[in-house]
Amino acid sequence: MAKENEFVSQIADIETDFPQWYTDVVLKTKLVDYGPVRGTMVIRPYGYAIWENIQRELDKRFKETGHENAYFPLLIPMSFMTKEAEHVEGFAPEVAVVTHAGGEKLAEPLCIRPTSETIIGTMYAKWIQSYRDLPVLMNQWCNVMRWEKTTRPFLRTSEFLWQEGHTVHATEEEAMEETMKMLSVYEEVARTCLAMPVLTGRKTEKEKFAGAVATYGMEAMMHDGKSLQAGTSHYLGQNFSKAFNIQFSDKDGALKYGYTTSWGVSTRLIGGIIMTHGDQRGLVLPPVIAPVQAVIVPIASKKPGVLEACRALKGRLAEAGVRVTLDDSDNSPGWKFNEWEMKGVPVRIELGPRDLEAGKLLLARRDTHEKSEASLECAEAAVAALLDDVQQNLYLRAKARMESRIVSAETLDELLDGVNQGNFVRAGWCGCRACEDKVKEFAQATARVFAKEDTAERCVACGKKSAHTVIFARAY
RNA sequence: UGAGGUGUAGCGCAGUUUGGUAGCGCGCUUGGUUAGGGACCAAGAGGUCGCGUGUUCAAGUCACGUCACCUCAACCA
Repeated sequence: MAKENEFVSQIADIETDFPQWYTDVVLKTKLVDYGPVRGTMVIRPYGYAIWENIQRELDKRFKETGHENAYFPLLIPMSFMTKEAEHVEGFAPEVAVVTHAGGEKLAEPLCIRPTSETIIGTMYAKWIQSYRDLPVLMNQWCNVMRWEKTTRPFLRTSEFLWQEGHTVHATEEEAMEETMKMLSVYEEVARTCLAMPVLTGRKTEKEKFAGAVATYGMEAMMHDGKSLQAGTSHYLGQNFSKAFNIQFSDKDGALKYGYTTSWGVSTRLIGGIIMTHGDQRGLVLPPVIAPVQAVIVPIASKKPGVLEACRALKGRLAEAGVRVTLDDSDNSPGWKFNEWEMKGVPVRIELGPRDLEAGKLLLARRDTHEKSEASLECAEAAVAALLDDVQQNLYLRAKARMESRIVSAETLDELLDGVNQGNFVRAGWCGCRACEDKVKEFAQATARVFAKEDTAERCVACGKKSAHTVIFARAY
C-alpha cells in the first residue's frame, strides 16, 4: 500500500490541483511533449493514435452524410481575411503572419490559417455557377494556428489539428439543416465513441463564431465542473457568400448568393476525454478510441510456457479485432500494472503459471478496478464483452455526473454559488449584452448554450422578464 | 501588458543566507537474483550550474544586465 501511495503521489491530486493533474497526465503518459515554440505541442505516437481513432470515427460519418475530403493551402493572402468584416475583427488579434519568403519581403503578407472560410470561400466562388453544382459538401483535415496568449496541451495550443467542414447550399433551410445535422453527428460521436455526454445548443451573440449568423456548440463537463467547448457548427447565412461572391444561377434563372455552413472539432476532444474520465491514477480511455484496448501482463514470464501462452493469446485477440499489446519487458508486474493503468488502457489481462494450469486468465478493468476471471478458451468473447461494458459504463457514469451537476439559479448570488461548486447553472437571461457581461464579471461564468427548454422567468442579472434560458458555466 | 516565481545530469530537486573539491532521488547501462499491485544486490556512465559582464586569489553562491519558462490577472470561438 505504501508503494501505491508513492505511485499516486507522482501525479498531482485530481481534486485539489486539477490543472497540475492534467499537465502531469498528458506529459507522463507520453501523449505530448512541449514544442520548442511557445504554445505548441508535439503529439507523441500514443497521443496521435487517439487522434487517429477519433478521425476514423468522424470520417466514417462524414462520408455517410455525403461529404468529401479536400485540402486547401496553409497560407492565406491577408486581403482574403479582410473581406468579411466581423471575421477579420474576430481573428486579427490571434493570426500569425508570414512577411518574408525567398529572402525577400513579400508584397502582400500571408497569414497562417486560423480557419479556412476565406480561402475555401474564394475557391467555391470559382467552382460554383449553377444550382446543379449545389450542394457543395467538403471537409478538410488540417492544422491551424491561433496565437493564443496562454496555452495548455490539447485544450488551447497555438497550433492544433482539426477538421473543418465547409458547405454551400441553395437555400437557407438546407443550410440550416446541414448545420444541425453536423452538430448531431458530433454529439453522437461524443456519446458513442468518446463516452462524453454533452449539452448542445445555440450560442449567444457574444460567444458566436466571428462572421456567423448563428453558432451551435456542444459543451462537455470536465471533472472540475468547468465546461469545454468540444465542437461547433456554424450557420453562416449569406455573410461569406456575399463577401466572397459565391453566386449561382437558380432554377428560376435568377442569380443568387449561396448559404454556407462550417463546422469543426479539434484535438481539443482529446483534452475533453482526459478531463471527463481521468482519475487519480491517470488516464481512463474509452475502448472505442483507446490506442491499446487490452494489455497482457505475463506473470513469472521466465517460467516455461508463460510467454508462449501470452503470445498465443495476443495473436488470438488481435485476430478477433482487439487492439492488444503484450508487455514482455523486464519490469516487475506491479510496475506494469501501474504504468498501463496510468496510460488508460481499458482492460488488463494477467496470465501466469497458476492461470495456465487452471485454463483461466485474470481480467482487470480500468474504470472500476474490478478483477474477474475468464476461461482461456473464451478469451476473445470475454474481452470483447468487457470492452463494451467499460465503454457503456464510462458514458453512463459521466452522464450521471453531469446531470447531477446542472442546477438552476434565480439570482446572481445563486449563480455564483452554483459555478463555485462546479456546476452548470440554468438561469434566465433577458438577452442583452450588458447582463451577459455582468454575469461574467460577477461569477466569471459565461453563457455556454441556450437551454433546450425555456423554463426561467426572470433574467438572473437584471430581474426583467427573461427571453431565454441559458446554461452558464466557467469554461476552458 | 501588470504582479509574483523558477532556471544546477534525461526527469524531480538540494546546495546560494555566510564565496573554498558538483550533490541526492528516480531513470539509464552491465551482470546476477526475483516476479499475482511500482523487487533486490553489485558495478558504471552521465554537468559549459540559462546566457553575458563585473567583483575576487577563488563564483552554482555576490553585483549588474539579459534570455527563457511557470503561476495569477488580462486576453481568448
